[in-house]
Amino acid sequence: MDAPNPAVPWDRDELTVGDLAARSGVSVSALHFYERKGLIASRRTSGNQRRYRRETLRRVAFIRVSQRVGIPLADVGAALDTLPGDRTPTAKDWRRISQAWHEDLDARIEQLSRLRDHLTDCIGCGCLSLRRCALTNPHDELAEAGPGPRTLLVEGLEQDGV
Amino acid sequence: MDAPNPAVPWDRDELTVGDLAARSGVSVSALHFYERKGLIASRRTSGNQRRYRRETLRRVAFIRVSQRVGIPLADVGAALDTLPGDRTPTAKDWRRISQAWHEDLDARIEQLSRLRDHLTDCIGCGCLSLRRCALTNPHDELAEAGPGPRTLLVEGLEQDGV
DNA sequence: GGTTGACCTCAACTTTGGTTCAGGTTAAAT
DNA sequence: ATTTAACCTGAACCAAAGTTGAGGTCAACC
Repeated sequence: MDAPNPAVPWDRDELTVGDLAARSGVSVSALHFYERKGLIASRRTSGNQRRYRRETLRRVAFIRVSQRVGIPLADVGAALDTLPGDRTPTAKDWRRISQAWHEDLDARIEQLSRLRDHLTDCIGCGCLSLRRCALTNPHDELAEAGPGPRTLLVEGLEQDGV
Repeated sequence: MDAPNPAVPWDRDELTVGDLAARSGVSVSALHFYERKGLIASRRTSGNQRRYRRETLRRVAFIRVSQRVGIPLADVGAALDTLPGDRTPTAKDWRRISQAWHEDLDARIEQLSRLRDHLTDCIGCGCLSLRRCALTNPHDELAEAGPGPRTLLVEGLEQDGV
């Protein structure tokens, strides 16, 4: 690991799946899984073993960060697909795609805050989301697109004295 | 539906599963599912059909609200289990159990905000969570409980020039 | 009294993000 | 040369929150 031995059988710039697992903190099975999903890629040795470019370390870091932020892997994959294929991504590339997560986080925080405020109102009145508040609405905001069954719910409860 | 016919075969204070579905905006299959999970309960007619008390409408509303707030059904069930079994829950009861969700929401908003701030730092430096930031740490905060593989990740990247 | 729509159960399938296991191969170290 | 550690594939399994379908019953209306 520390000896700069020129006789090592495979490119020193490459990582085995075990190396990548140890250094990324991600299990080997998860790395296989990411590869099946097209999030990372590997070269195969003559013996069919995976070899990863060091760059992959950063990709995996990005995947982990994205997951912490709550982004589904499919979206992470879509973002990774926008990275240049013809060169190693730069810090600027990573900055660009991270920016999208930042906006996503902002939006989710905002949404949760609105939800909390609604809930506060509903706790205040004790009604728990009937007629006076929007919480039973499954859509993001008060349904702009027609009443539907939601309105039935909202209208039905209190008039029934439930 | 509007005729106050005294000859109706079942208690007018009860709802069929279809009624409950229409008025709650929840599908029949989901109501069956909630019942299997013990979140709601029904009486059976002689023909083995479900009949719900009107109170169930509020229970379902609570379930929906909880889901909007991001609470897993198992937790919703645990909360519902704390409602009195010997009487119809009051507004005060509902207020009490909703309060817990409020605190949960606060905590999650706080956590997301911290995450966002970390991400902002990482976007700022372009490093995407290496050594300088906590984002690759899968635990809530910087790992207080030993370094582990995470540290390997964090330490490994930049020194390798990735 | 028959047709139709609503209801019943049970089993299988869906998605997401993996883990675990079985059975077999490769590679590194002694 | 052999042993051991790491690797390979594929299939099965986990949780959550349901949906879908098959096959059969119930009830309300005309």
